Amino acid sequence: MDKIICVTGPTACGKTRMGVALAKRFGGEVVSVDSMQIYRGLSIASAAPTQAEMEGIPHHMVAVADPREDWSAARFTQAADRCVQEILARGRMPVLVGGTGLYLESIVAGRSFPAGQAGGEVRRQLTQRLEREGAAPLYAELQAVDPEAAARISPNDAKRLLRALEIFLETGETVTAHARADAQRPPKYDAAWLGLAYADRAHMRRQIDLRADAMAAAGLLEEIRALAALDLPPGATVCQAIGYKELLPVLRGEISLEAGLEEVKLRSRQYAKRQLTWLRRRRDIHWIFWDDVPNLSAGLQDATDLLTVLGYHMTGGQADPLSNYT
RNA sequence: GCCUCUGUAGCUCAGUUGGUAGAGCAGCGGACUGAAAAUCCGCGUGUCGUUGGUUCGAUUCCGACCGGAGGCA
Repeated sequence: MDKIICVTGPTACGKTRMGVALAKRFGGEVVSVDSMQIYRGLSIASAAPTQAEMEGIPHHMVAVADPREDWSAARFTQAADRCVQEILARGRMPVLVGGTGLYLESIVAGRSFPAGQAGGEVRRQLTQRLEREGAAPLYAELQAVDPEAAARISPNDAKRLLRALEIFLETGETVTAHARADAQRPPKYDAAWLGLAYADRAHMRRQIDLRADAMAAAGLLEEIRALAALDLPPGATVCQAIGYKELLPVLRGEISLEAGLEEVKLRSRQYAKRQLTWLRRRRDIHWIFWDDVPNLSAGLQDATDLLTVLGYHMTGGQADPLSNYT
């Protein structure tokens, strides 16, 4: 099984820098695993690595999609896995860096997402039925067909309710059965998971706030203005990005930029909390906790020690003095 | 100075015709297998401004005081 490295954690915890540093030490290339960094024109809001931050390390899956497109977990996993395979073929180490837990897990597990084409007929009909009849009859169907899924999914969770029914209607197999089969299959890669986080929530909050201010200084509002001018299809995935939906009212003159930024900070905080909830259930993540602010040199040392123990080999890491990082 | 309104959960407020109180937001926890920066679920004891009085019993009624808003001089 091929070894790969995964660097994850909530937003604004130093993943980008850690990823580059590890890629340098272990002869790697970075694969961004982030549902928003793939879109062009969203680099400030999604905190995508800049040319300077990449430090010459090849990065994949960053700004490769048109913002008018809608990507999915399935499509992302497929494309990202192709990058991983290519990196391995070059004899290099894939370093997966990102905070989208579902995507990261799916790549490592080699997950196959069941069923049909995006925007398929079945989905369309289900959506229509939901609008007309409400969730109750659809939920009753799910209960009949896949009681386990129904027990897990709230009737109010329209996305999951629809998807569960869609999978069954298109494949004849329930989500539950599919997920179970998936879980029994061994993972595709031998991944070393590194999680970066703050020991204290207050410190995380401060870094999130600081970064939002930095984004604003870097031209966040202009970036969103340009995106909004693109005439995005209604419900486009980029519109879900933190930064976009919060700053739209600013562009319309409804609220001040300060108020919009406060909203960005709030939503980022809540997002970070959800990321932590997702990540915490994985027992195989090696966490590195920051006392106050990210301390890359110390963290890199910990990470390197750990990876060495796990059988990862440095390649020219000696030519990469720690003094470059603080 | 006088009059009116107001002071209830971190914030905005509801409420109790007198039997010690509840929503939204925030916060915290959780779920998550083709929208995932999305979606959904769970968790509400707080000197009901302070202090006297009436009452079996007051956050609720009355008085005084303190803070806030407005009005009249």
